Amino acid sequence: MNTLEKVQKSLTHFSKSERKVAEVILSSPQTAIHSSIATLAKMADVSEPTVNRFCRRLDTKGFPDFKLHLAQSLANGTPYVSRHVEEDDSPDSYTTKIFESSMASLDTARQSIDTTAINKAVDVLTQAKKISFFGLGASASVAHDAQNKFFRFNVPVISFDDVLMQRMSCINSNEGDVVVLISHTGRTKSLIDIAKLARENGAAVIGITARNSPLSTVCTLPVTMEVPEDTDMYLPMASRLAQLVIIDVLATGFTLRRGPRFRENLKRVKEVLKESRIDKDPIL
Amino acid sequence: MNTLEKVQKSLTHFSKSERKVAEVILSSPQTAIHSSIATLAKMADVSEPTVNRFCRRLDTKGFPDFKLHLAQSLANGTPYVSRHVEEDDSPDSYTTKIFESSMASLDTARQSIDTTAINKAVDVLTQAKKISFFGLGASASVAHDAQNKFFRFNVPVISFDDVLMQRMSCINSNEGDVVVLISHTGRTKSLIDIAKLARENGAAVIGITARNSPLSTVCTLPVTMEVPEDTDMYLPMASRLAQLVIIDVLATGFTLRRGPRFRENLKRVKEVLKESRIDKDPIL
DNA sequence: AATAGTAATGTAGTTTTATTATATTTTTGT
DNA sequence: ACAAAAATATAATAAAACTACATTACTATT
Repeated sequence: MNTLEKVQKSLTHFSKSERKVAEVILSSPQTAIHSSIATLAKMADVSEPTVNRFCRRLDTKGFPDFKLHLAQSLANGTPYVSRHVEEDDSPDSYTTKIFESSMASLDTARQSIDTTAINKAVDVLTQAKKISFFGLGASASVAHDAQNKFFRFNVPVISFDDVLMQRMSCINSNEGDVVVLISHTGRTKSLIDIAKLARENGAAVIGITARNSPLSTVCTLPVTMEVPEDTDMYLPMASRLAQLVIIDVLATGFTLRRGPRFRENLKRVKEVLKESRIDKDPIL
Repeated sequence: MNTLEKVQKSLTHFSKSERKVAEVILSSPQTAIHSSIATLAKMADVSEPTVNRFCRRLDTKGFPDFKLHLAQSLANGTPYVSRHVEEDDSPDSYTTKIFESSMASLDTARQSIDTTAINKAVDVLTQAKKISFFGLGASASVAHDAQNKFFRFNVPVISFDDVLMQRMSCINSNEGDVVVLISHTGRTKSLIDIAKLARENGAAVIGITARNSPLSTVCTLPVTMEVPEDTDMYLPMASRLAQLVIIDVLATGFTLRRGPRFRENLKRVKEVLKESRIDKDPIL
């Protein structure tokens, strides 16, 4: 709970002098956080240790710590919290909500990611003879994006959003090939089949999917994460953002592993793209 | 401005030692606010007065005051700050950096968006006879994603990532059709041509692009935003995330405008998708 | 390349601030 | 009214922050 609210709510539980302190703080929290313990004590007409005890009673380490907590509760901007869009939200309101929910989801996703898996995936990718990215539905565009990115690395890379093409491609895969499967739920039947198919043909299978999902168990290397349920709009939103950022992370890991000379290459690719533009300017 | 952002932005203006202090704070602001000046100085491997000078340089009265400000900015808006990936970053470190940079970019994007334009775009989209999404390169996958989303709305929707197909499609467009063009820079020649072509044929042209870019000027309805330069990896990252979220916003606006009965439809689409899955579970 | 000047950083001492230990007062219950 | 307990204050101690000044590291100029 917010510290200021806590002071307010505990008002009755305080002793006489402590209440004096609370009153002073409530009447002007801004002053409180900028005062020393001595000043505050004088304002409340109590002794310094009383103020100190007051702070500890509110589960803080002492006066400076209490000020910190108080300062935070004064800056009462609810940080990125996932909020549902309501029927009568204004454009301004639902825009903000969707952006903030997206950010909040990325945050939870980040916290749930196993960087050891990331590192292994980068290992595998850097050594790949051929990389394929497969996804279906909303995840197909993530695969598409991944293809675009790795294509710049000058590695053989494929992406199909057609189930049959995906199957065919997997049947032709060999030892040294890497198949990256993208699925939010990790329950899409055909993708699970494809994972098995690829393994049977000796390819390494990286799965960007949910922890403990069926897909994650059939992959040779699952890169799992937890993404909060998509909002009440019946559309996939947060999940694919997190997937895209994972792709970014893998791509970045890839370039880091390849070293500085490799990045010169990328620069060249970027230069070439400039010619399709009206002016000097970065990426597409 | 938010103190944490300020630290980030002033990085270049700092002296060598002050930068060390800044890095320590940025890498773990939570630790910073709970440390004494001595501890922080030791962590940054500088002297205490250096930390003090650092604080004053950021327009605070001193170290305790700085901590207060920092605490507020942590509670307040942007806990995420864009940081560059370094050559020798660990997987854990670059993963965090990329996620946080992504979130920070979304935040700046959000702040720069004109919700009036969003609202108009939703207007136009809901009345469209046919919707086309076009992008090239990294923006192509955004277009692809948009198609997937609007397809569920049961509206005629197209997406091509081939320039010629895009042209042909525009030539055949009519009054009442809507063309959505996606480009981070807004300088891609062929997309600008396409915008003109579509207008000549009476279509409404929505441009998801940079403010004041050539593309934004030829659209009938530019939905512009500012996305901080992509990181020093020569790859498009933040920009397309913001574009995707804009798509989400437009899609959400669309369903809101269509009312509750329409959302029943979406639910049905979702139900159907379940059959392709191993178990009960949401979206792809 | 040497040197004066300037900026940056660190050392050590000083002041301020917070905390602890203990004494005093107030409250409460019998 | 008095003892016991709780609350509060005083004074001493410890911790933290700050200041003045010394040293070092740069920059530019000859």
